[in-house]
Amino acid sequence: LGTYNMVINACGKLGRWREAMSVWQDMRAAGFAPDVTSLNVLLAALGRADRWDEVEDIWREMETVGARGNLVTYGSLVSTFCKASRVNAALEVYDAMVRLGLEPTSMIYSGLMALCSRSGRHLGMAMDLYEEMRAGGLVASLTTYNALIHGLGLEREWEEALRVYGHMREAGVHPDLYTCSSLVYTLGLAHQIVLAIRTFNELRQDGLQPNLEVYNSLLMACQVNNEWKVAMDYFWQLQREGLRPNIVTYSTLISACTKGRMWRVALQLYDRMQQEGIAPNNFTYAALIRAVGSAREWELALNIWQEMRRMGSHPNTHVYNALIGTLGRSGQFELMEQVHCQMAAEGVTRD
RNA sequence: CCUCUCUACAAUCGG
Repeated sequence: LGTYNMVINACGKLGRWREAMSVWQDMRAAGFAPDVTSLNVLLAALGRADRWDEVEDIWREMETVGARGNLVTYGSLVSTFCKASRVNAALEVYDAMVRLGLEPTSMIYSGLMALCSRSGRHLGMAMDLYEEMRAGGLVASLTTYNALIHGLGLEREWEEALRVYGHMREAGVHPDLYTCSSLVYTLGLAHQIVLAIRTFNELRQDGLQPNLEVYNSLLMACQVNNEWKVAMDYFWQLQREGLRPNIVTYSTLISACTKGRMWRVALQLYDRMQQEGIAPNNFTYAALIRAVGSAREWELALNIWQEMRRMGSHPNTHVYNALIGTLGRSGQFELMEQVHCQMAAEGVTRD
């Protein structure tokens, strides 16, 4: 039996999951009943090879025949289902292990919480797991804290996010750049721009040198809060610090120009990015058309649309929605109809 | 003899 297990394990380590499976079959054919370790090495082999369906089949079979694994088995199953984003399967495994009276390890909690915090639907579950884990005296990892903060941010749960951040610091876990951008982003989305900027400054004083993602999150926060001027200040600042703006930076800034009707600034940014050799994409064009459209500059919007097509870009739904919205708002209904036809001709659908 | 996971940046709309 030990020999079979070793062979399956060796196959798994080499990524030979088919061989691992066939050794498993041989073993049963030869009259050896697989033990928990056999199961674990097989699951590890399949998980490592991303054979998610096979792992799920084995899990279903375990359930139907009432087979029970140990902590290693359940940890392996959870980590595979997390990698596969199979929330339901992962939670079933968790339930099964709790039913058996096994205490989940912090690795199992971390995987589940990161998985659940990726979708608003399961965020409540992530927070339940978080409380349960804390109650059990376990400390979450840095990446788990970050995932929770980000997940809460997407759902505009900024107070909860700050609470988790507080726990993190109490536990002596040091924030990194992911923590910083998630917090800034979270606070920005929740219209807490003052807190977002304060957090950004505090973390910098703690010695975290912001990278472009952090600055882009900050620009996003400014954009959401109609602070185009503040956004521009940070745009200069990040360059003084030696960072090079990318397409996300420019697209976000152009969006920030929409609400203040700063369409000239938006156009300048558009020119500047091209001078720097950054090719605009549909995000950029949609933002630019909205920026000029907000000032009823419908002719400019049309020019931009024509220019992008001349340059070989394929406008998508967002670009067309921005353009059609601009024309409609400007009372250009005939043009709107024409653009609409062109959109249909290009096979782009509304919505 | 066996699992070692997981995290951050841009698109609704209007006055």
